[in-house]
Amino acid sequence: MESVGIWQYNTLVDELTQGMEKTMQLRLHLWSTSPSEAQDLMLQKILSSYDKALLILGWGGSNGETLTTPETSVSVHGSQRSEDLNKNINDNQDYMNASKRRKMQHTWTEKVKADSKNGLEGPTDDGYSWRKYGQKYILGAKYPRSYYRCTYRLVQNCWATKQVQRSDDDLTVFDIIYKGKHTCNQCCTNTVPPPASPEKQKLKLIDGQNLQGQQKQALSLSASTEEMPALFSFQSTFAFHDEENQYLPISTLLDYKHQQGDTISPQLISPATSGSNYFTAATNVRNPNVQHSEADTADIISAPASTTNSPIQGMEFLIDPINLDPNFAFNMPEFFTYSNFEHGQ
DNA sequence: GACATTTGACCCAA
DNA sequence: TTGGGTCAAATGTC
Repeated sequence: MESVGIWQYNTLVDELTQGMEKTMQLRLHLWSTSPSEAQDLMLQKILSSYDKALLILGWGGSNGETLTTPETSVSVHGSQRSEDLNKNINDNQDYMNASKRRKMQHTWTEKVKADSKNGLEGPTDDGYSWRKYGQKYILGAKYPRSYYRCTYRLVQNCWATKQVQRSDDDLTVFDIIYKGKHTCNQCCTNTVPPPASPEKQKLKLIDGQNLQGQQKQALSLSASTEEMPALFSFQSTFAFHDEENQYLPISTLLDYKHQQGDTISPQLISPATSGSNYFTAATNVRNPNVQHSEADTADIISAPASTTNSPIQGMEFLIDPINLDPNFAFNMPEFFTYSNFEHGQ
């Protein structure tokens, strides 16, 4: 990236991003006019080209990475030698990009039950060091929302933040909205493992002792970037597996159930284990029109906070019930990337 | 003194 | 104009 100036680099990323957004808008618009397959295919290819270009630039493209990933923070802020020269520019850049950075931040939501130790004090430690920087009463909520940012924001330029809100219904449940990935090193020094981002999180245990009477419980995660809520969001659902006494990704659980001869509901196959949030499968587990497989998903808790914040609110893309081929490759990019549009609106 | 929390003010997108 | 998110000075804690 040395041959490309900071401004040129950012301008290039901006231009590509804008082009991508406009193309997506066009595609959305086209969908209201029943486009031909060829037209849609062409738009898919255009979007794919934009995405590849952003990836080549090391920006992360649709991976939903923030502008502060280790790779890009180096690129944006320049080398050590040029640091001083670029300081003023970077200050302005930081200021101007702050809003955009927040919008583009990778976001996911967790519902966490406070354990018996903490009681009503708050959710358990998630392994990261957070500094509270604000608290606010939100309209319609009984309890204030607390805002935390990474303690090492200034030292390591880590822009991860989280919002903690106590549930109105259950005092022991906290909705935690994580925004941005940690780029600090604290993950390597803490004994408690940090919360993995959804695309990496395969297993999540939350205080099993508090799940009495809830043999099948679920933790729902969702991730999105606000500017690209439909294409680049997904929900991964973790269900409590009573036979193994642990949480498993729904996909894993249903795989298991399928092997046991149980019915599989394809809507619930999550791409969470595909290793990338590039692929979208917004599974609306609460939709009454969707037939779920028995009790596996009956008690699923959904946390759609991030998607409701998106500019395209209420855009729930359902995967219609289909006869699932057990060998179908759900991790096929072509399937997940744009399939949601075919079921939207 | 260093660091964390509190809280009113401010900013900005819708 | 409003509400959510952030800032930053004041205050608290170790």
